[in-house]
Amino acid sequence: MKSTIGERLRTARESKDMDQYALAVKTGVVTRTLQRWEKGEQVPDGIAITKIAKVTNVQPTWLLTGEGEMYAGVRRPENVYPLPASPKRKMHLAELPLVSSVPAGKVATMFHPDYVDHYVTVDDVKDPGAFALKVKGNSMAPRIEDGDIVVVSPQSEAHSGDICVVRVNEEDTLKKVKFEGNYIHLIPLNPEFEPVTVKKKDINFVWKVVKLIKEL
Amino acid sequence: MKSTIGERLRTARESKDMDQYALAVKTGVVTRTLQRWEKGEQVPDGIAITKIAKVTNVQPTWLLTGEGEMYAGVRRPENVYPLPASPKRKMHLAELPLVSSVPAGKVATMFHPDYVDHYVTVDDVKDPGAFALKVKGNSMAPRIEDGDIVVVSPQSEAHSGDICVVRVNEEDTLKKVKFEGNYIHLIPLNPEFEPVTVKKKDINFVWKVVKLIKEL
DNA sequence: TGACAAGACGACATTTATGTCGTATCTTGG
DNA sequence: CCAAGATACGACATAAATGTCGTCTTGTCA
Repeated sequence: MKSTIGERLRTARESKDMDQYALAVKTGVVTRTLQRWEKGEQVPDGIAITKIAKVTNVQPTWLLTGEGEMYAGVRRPENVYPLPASPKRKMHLAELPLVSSVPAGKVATMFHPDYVDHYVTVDDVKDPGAFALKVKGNSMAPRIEDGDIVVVSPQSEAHSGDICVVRVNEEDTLKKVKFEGNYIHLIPLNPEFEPVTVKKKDINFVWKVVKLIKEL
Repeated sequence: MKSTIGERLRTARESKDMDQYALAVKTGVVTRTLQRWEKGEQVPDGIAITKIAKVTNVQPTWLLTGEGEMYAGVRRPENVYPLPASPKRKMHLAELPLVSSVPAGKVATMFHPDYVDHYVTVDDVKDPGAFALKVKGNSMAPRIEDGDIVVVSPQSEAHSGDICVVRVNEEDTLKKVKFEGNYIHLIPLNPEFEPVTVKKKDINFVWKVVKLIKEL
C-alpha cells in the first residue's frame, strides 16, 4: 500500500470515469495543474483536496493518507465479510476476439471473422475456438438486444431450444433453434418477427451461444 | 456548524494543548504560517494537512470539511475492495468478487451471505468498489433472469431508468428505479410483478448495475 | 510594577504553485 | 492510413504561500 496522493487522486478520477479536463474544471484548476498533482510534482492545497473529494465522492482522509475507507457510506452487506483478500484462482480465463456483428434481424450478412476489433475477457469458456460477437438488430429482443455481446462456442453441441448463430446460404443470423427431422426452425424471441424454417442441407453451421454480456 | 478550516485547525491544536510554535515545528512550518492558516489568510497544502491531522490526532476529513468524526472512532472493516486498479493492461480488466444473491422478486427474500464462491472477470469496469451478484427471482424477466450475474458499481450515480440494486429496510432487491421527489419507484420489468414506491428515507442504498452476464 | 510567554500582524524576500502556451505521444474510431 | 481526443511535459510569467524579521498587544505571575 505505497500509493501516493497523486496516484490516489488518479484512481479517484478514473473510478468516476472522468478525464483530466472534467475534473480540473470541477476543481477550479487547469489540466496542467491536475497533471502535476497526479505526477506528484506539486501538492494541492486543502481547498482543492476538498473539492476533489466531493467531486469524485471519495473521503478526504483516504485521498490524503490512503488510510480508512475510500468511499463514505458505501458498504457491501456486512455479512459477506470477510472476502478473500487476494483472489488467486486458477480459472478458465480467455481473451476472445470480438469479431464483428451478427444480424439478429433478418437473415442478412456481414459476418467476417477477419474483423477482429477488440477482445473480450470472459470466465469459464473452455472452447479454444470460442469468440465473441456484437449483436445487431432486435429479432431476439427483449432478451438479446442490439449492441449486446454474445460468446459463441462452435465446439458446443447445439440442441433444440439453444440460442445459436446460424449460417444459412452464406448468411448469418442469431436465433433460437429447433431441430425437426431434416429441417431446422429458426425462432426469433421477438414475437414481432416470424420464425423461419430451413433445410439442414442449406445450413453451413450452427454455433451455440454460451454467454451473453450486456453493457447497461 | 459553519466553521472554517482555520477554526478547526485551531480547535485541533488547542485540544492538544499545543501552542502555535509546537504545532508549527511538528508540521514543518513557522509560526507565522500557522497563524495565517488559523486566520484563513492562506490555505495549507495536502502534506501540511496530513501532518496536522497526524500530530493533533484528528481526521483529515473533519479538518477539511468539518464533516464526519473529529477523532478516529470506531474503525469499521474495509467495505470497499482495494482491488488495486491494475493499470498494467490496456483494457480495464477487473476481477470482481461474486458475493451473493440478489432477489429479483419481491421486496423481501434473501440476500445470501457467505457465498463468495468465485470471481468474475470483466472488462471496462473502473469502479474499484464494483462487485458481482447472482440474481435470484424473475421479477426482471425476460431481460434479467434467475441465475444471471449483474455487475454492480456503487460509485456510479443512479438515474431514473437505470437498473439498480436497492436496499429498502434492510432488504435487497433488483429493480428499475425512477426518482420522483422524495420517493423512488421500484419497477420490475416483468409485467406480472407490481411496481413498488418507497420513501427515500427508507432507502439504504441504490447501487447501479452496469453490466449483465448470462450463462446460456 | 517589570519580566516574560504567547499571540498577532505588517513588510519584504524567497519559494512554491498555478496559469498559459506550445508541442509531442498515444489511443481509438472511422 | 488519418483525425480527434486524451494525456504528457517543457518553458515561461504570474499568483500564492511561506520564511524572516521586527514591532505590538495581552495576559500572567513573582
